[in-house]
Amino acid sequence: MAPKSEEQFKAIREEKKAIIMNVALELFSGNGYNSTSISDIAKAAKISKGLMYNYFESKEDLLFNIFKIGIDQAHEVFDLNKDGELTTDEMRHFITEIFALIKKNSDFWRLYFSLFTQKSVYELLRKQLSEFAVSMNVILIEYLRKRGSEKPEVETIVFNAMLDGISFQYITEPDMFPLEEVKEYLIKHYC
Amino acid sequence: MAPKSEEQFKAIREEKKAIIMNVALELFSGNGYNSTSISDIAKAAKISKGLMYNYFESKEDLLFNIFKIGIDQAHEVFDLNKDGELTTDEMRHFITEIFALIKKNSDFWRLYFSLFTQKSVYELLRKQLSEFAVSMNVILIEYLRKRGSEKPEVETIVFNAMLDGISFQYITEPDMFPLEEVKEYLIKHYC
Amino acid sequence: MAPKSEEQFKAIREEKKAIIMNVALELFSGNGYNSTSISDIAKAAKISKGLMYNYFESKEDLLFNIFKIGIDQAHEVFDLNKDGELTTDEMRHFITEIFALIKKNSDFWRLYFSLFTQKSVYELLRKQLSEFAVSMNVILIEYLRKRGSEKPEVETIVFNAMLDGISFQYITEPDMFPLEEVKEYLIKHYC
Amino acid sequence: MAPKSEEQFKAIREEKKAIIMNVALELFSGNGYNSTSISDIAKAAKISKGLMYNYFESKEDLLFNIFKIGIDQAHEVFDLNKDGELTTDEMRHFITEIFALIKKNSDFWRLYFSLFTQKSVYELLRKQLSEFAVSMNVILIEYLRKRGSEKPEVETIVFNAMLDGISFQYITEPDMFPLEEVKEYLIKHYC
DNA sequence: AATGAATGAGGGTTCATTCAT
DNA sequence: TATGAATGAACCCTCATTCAT
Repeated sequence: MAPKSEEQFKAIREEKKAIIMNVALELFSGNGYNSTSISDIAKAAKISKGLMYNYFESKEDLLFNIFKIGIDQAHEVFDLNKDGELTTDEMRHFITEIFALIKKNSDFWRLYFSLFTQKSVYELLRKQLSEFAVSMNVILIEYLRKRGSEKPEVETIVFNAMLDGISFQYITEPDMFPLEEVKEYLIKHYC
Repeated sequence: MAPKSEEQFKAIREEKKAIIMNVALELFSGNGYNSTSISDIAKAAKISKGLMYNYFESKEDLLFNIFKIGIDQAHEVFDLNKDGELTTDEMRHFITEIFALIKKNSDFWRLYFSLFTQKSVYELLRKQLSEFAVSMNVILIEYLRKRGSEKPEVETIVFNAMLDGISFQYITEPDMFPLEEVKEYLIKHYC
Repeated sequence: MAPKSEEQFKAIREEKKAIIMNVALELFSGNGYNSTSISDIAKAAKISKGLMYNYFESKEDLLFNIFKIGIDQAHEVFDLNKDGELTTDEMRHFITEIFALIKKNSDFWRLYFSLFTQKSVYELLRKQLSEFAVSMNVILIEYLRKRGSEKPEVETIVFNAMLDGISFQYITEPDMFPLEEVKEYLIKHYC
Repeated sequence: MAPKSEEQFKAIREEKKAIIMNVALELFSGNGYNSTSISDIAKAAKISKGLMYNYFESKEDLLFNIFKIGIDQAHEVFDLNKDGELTTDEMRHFITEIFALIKKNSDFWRLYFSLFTQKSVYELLRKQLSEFAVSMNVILIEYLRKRGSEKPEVETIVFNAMLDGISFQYITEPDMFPLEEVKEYLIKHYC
């Protein structure tokens, strides 16, 4: 048996971190961040409490890593419009992706809503979120202006708020909220 | 020496309760319910920890009392449409009042968003909220149908989500969010 | 209306103290001394917490006063044999009175058993109890010797233990314990 | 470095649990269950308060574990009469063992007496105790009948009460109570 | 004589984190 | 890498007692 290479070790490590983070996200989201103990997470991830601290500096660090991934996945969706312009087709695609993201990552967004009041979280997130929110807005404003909007800046803000609100409502009652129909409505309205 | 009269005691109670609730709302809203300790509240309200429990049965009871007031104030706004129909003027007034409420009670709504994912809170609120949410929706659907909406049910949902999202965004960054302009946009769009 | 005389005041005072002590005994006995709060007692006695401290220096003082009465009532039973001798008839009467006392004051004896480990209580009681326990024993020993007991000292101890044990068992299950039959048995055996 | 083996951990656990239980029994017994704080126990056991909860779910759980051991040891004594009959020799042995148990586990029995009036404890114990108390009584009744008792049922009750009372008196003043002589008296009387 | 608001010390309990192995 | 025993600070809450009225 050849000793594992450094890269192999790193890969294993990343894999284990991912497992812990997935488990933790589920627990944080379902039971609340404060109500979920490191013990709970360790038990669910089938490792010891001590080992947790081999992978993450602290509970907060674990949370931030989870946030980072959630934000990154959101980034990916938004990043498709790299040319700085949005065609109608791209807009349709964009909306579709957003809704897919909401659905897929509902655990993450539930956690996000429950913690955004916490100052430490807020500061971390704002920096990461506003970065592309700004660039995204520029593109959206241009898109809406092209479509004849009189107040594209305001409409962009309303559009963003709408997405937030839809996420929020879907998260609170996933079974009741008609995500598909709302998506169709948005596509019809904005594309 | 005669003891304090019953009214005096009642006055003291009501006053102190109000102080505690205001202080608690501010702290809960800013730092999160779970991250705010009874000690924090007592310190900010300049009372002893123990006295809290003279006025509220528990931390949760304090929270529910705060919620009750916030919900009651929201009720008042929605109660104006008692005849079951919405004229354009009433809709304008309604939107105006909603925005005033968001602005005035932003602490409360920040707390509301951060706790809505929590099941125990959710159940308490849903009961109180859904009551008029349902009747409100009926009215809105009819209003939008009259204005020529093809899918008034979906549009109502979107409208509600929008209000949620606007509240949410205003709450997270009150100084950046152009509440007035968004209000004007909505009025123009829906009235 | 003539002002109340000093004696009247004192009588009223004693009456109120008695009410409080009866209420407290019931609560202490049923729920435990530590689990019964001054508030509970005040509520049950329909007075304010503060007034309690007008009648008793402290919770412990209240307890001790209750004990004093219980002990005094026991004293009365034992005190009937003032001449230092016990006839068979007196012994029968004595046993009858003891059983009546157990039955009537079962609340008190329940409290007694639950607190005798507490050092502060123990010290208070031993002093009061041992006083007449000793003199009582002298009389009992003599009585048993006259009846032909070989080891009257030991038998007296056993007799006392028996009374303790009977109290204890009656207290733990008043409805199951055949107090009358046991009494008859003792009378037949010792008279 | 390898982690501690499972057996090592288990050994540590058992040892610590025993220490805590011994210390707690002593304090509970001497000062009362309610008047003994977890802090007191931790201090006496030279561990941190928090560690208590690594070994016992709660203060009540600790108490129940202590009780279980005490009850189990009592069981062992009574278990010798498995054939359902009692010879004179067995009775002598039984009494001897009972007295040995009282002496050896006096702390436990002191605790037992002080808590037996408490409902929650009572229910737990009755279930465990009544089981063999009943079968023991059947045997005792038969034994006393054979020896010519006119009312063996009542006498059995008196016998049990006597044992309770003897325990109680020995427990309250171990140094004063002539346990050996009382034992001899019982043996002479019942064997 | 009478009230209940107010205090503060202490109660049981939880848990993120550390550490010896 | 891996364990879980151990810590200690903080948590929510209770309550005997005091005090202004």
